[in-house]
Amino acid sequence: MRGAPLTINSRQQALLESLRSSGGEMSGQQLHRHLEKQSPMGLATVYRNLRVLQQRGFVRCRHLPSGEALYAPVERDQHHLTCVDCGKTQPLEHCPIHAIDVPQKSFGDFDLLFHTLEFFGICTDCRNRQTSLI
Amino acid sequence: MRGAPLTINSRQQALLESLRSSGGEMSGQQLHRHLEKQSPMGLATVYRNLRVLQQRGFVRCRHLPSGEALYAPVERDQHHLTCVDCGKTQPLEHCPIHAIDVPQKSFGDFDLLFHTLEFFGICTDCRNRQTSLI
DNA sequence: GTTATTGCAAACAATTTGCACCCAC
DNA sequence: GTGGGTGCAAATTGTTTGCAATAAC
Repeated sequence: MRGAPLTINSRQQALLESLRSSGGEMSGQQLHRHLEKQSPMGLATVYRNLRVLQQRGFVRCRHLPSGEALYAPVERDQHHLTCVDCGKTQPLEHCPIHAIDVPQKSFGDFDLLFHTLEFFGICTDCRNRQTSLI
Repeated sequence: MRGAPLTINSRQQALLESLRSSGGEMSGQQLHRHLEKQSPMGLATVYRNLRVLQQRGFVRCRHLPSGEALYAPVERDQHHLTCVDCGKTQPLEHCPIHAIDVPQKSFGDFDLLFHTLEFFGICTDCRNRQTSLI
């Protein structure tokens, strides 16, 4: 039995490139559709390899309030502000976590791979809709 | 048609208290079980009211890599470090976001309710298991 | 009465798994 | 041929929805 290889295979490469070139985040299903032309693969394979990419620290994922997972390459260090009411999402200009440094000992013996930071609130539209209904 | 009330109802109160007293985070299902004695309610009701509590800013949720959502009262400003391999989770001692201040304009017209910050990595056990297998 | 809230069971959707197959070595 | 990686379809899981019944006001 061999251990986990240090390299990533061609399917994983394809997924990663797809994410990198798309300029945004995609769900597993979107990736599956997106790859139909260039490098078709089964949905199960998409998910299996996305997990590997996460475990290797190449890909990060965040969850929408809907529960859907969105994947992005880790080097896109972008975080979001999401409306808890309508689910609308807007990217933050920059990552505030990079400005600080978190004491290394916080992480004990973990090998840190990436982080996710999400802000939640009520967007203007939803706030207006709410107050106008009272 | 009335607008969203400013107060929370008794079911929501029960959920919130359950979360506050339990000292930790719970999934929807766990909350449902936990409330069986004191204030039994259907699973659907649990989820419906958890959403309301989130929208009012009383409750925050984060998602495990498994996709399961864990709920906690927002005043417990605690974040986590999770192993992308085995899913093991450990709380951080303090929230580094509180130490900085994120420029208010980042949030545009959103009313900010809460944030989630999660770190991901490989825990010692998983790292050892991996390398020992090579 | 009218409106909001609930429980139940059915529906849903994203993701995971079982398994036979295939390919590279 | 042995082992990893894959596709497909079935299974699983957490969560949501439809709707009739109930409670609140």
